[in-house]
Amino acid sequence: MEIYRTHKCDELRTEHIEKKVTLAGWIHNRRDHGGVLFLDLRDHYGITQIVVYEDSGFQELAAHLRKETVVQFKGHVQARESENINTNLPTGQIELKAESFQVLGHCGDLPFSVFPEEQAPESVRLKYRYLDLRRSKLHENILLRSRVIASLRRRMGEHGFNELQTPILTASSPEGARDYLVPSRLHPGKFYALPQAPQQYKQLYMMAGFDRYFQIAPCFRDEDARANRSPGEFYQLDIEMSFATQDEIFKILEDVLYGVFTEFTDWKITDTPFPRIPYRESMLKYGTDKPDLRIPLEIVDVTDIFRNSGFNAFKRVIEKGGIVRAINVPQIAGQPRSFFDRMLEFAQSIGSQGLAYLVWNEDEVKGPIAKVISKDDLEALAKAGGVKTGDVMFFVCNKEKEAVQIAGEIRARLGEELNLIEENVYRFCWIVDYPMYEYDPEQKQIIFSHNPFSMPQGGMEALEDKDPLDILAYQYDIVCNGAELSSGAIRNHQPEVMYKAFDIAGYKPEEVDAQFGALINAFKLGAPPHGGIAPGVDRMIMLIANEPNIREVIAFPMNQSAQDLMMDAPRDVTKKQLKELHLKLNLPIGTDSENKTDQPR
RNA sequence: GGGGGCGUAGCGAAGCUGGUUAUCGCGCCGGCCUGUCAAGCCGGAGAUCGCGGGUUCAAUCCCCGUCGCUCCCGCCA
Repeated sequence: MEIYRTHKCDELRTEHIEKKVTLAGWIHNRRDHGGVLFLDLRDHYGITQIVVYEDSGFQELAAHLRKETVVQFKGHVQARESENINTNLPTGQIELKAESFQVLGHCGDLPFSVFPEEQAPESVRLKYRYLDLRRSKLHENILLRSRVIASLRRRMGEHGFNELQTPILTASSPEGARDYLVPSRLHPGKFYALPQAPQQYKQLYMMAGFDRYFQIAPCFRDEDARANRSPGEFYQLDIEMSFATQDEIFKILEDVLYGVFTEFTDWKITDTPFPRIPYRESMLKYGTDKPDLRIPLEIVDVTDIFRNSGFNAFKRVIEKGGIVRAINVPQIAGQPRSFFDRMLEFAQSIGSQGLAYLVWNEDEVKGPIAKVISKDDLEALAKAGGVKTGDVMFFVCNKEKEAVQIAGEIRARLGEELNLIEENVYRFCWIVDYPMYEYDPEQKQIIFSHNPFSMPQGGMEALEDKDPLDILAYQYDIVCNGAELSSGAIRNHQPEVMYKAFDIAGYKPEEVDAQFGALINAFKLGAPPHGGIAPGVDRMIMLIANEPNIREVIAFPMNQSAQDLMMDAPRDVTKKQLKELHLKLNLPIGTDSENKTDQPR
């Protein structure tokens, strides 16, 4: 069989002039001047200009090659006149004088242009994803993804981690997200589940003595999508290590992340060690456990100042157990009224009654609530928030949980509105000391606030002696520019501590045995202390590629409703398939399915 | 499950306090053109204005419903 090409479309340079070569690729663009025809031939590697003259004998035919047709050209490389050099192309010094051509793949009507500048509806892009993936931006993103993953593998290897596989068909677990279930043919009525994460398996690798595990692990969760959350499946850099302290895990991940981000971007990156912010401090200062540290604003608590102030609206809320949080914004006293109106409107849209503020002008403090606040209180507020002349302080007063969240969202909004977000920088931080438990008012029950496998700080003694709501866990998150990259924990590897921890959350030992039997049994047969973390690979690449949507870094993503528009998944299966799996459908009314006749009437 | 935004030729847009033959650019088809590189110029085809209903003499435009996509809340490590 004859070879398809001698060179790739980014390879030819002046030293190839007068060589006979063969290129193959897609017709990217066409410029027909009548006497001379130019074709841009594109492949994965680049673009080379093909020139077709009248004396070629096939100029007419070549002029009608449609865009995106796959064509092979043979001919001699020739130099371009100096005025015809295209400095935008690496191959712009030369061109291929076509002497023969052959169509390798025809192209019909395109649903959208492959030119990157042309917009197209996302549903159409998803249906014809292979076309979309030809476009330079998405093509580059997927290549970046490949390089980032290769770099992660190399770096993990250098730290002594072994890449180990875990099963895809496993057992459903009661904690966490909704599972994707897979019916069993051999065991009627029983189901496998796709792993939400290889959590138990990676811990079991530690029981098995492998010491340091990692995997680029697929994770499956049947939850609704977001711009930064792909429905159905995503990938984690899943890590677990034995005999590790929290600080040792941090050091390794800081090294890997700092290295990868440095390798693939020019942006400034937080120096290691990354700042460690206790959960409670983060909730106070930033109103969230995933703070965007690019925004130079901090929240302070001013409940005590308002407790006895003349401002009755706040006073009443405080008497009922509410709190007041304040955000001081430097040097925006000159903002127009419309700005404050916009902020008020935003505050109301997220559930705040209002948005009080004080403006520190040269001579006096102004604002809707200025009159009812005493001079002493104003001074106390200024001190609490580090206020200088020209600053504006905003106030949120509400029940604690709401006030924290609203203040956090207002802080973020102020950052956007006032263009305060630091540019071209990755601000990393660790959030540490998560509470082990929280109170669930609905179930009227103490529940695990995060992963039930985390080790409580203080161990058994803390579980026995402390108020459960005061117990902290060796549980941590890593956050970058307001995006949660991952959470992790030092695990609870002692069976008696495990039973006790579950007991506080209302689980009997038998229930623990039934639901986490494999793990708890393993803990009884010689378990090393261990811990880990699992940063989201897709989110990491989103950050590196500076893409606002996770689908832009996934080759074949599903849409927001968890459908693959290209493959038409999910879709109906045959009655025969259902029968083999011992399944009968019981569909909601109005569902369109070929198998709806299976429904009982 | 709930809330917001969008939906006009294959694609991107304009139009609409209700009234014309629904406009423009890209692409597609045909033609002209020997140095372009998102080539240019001339011509042509291509639209049940997402779908259904209502108000009206008259609806792309107003109202109601519905479907699709998307962003957010709920949910989610």
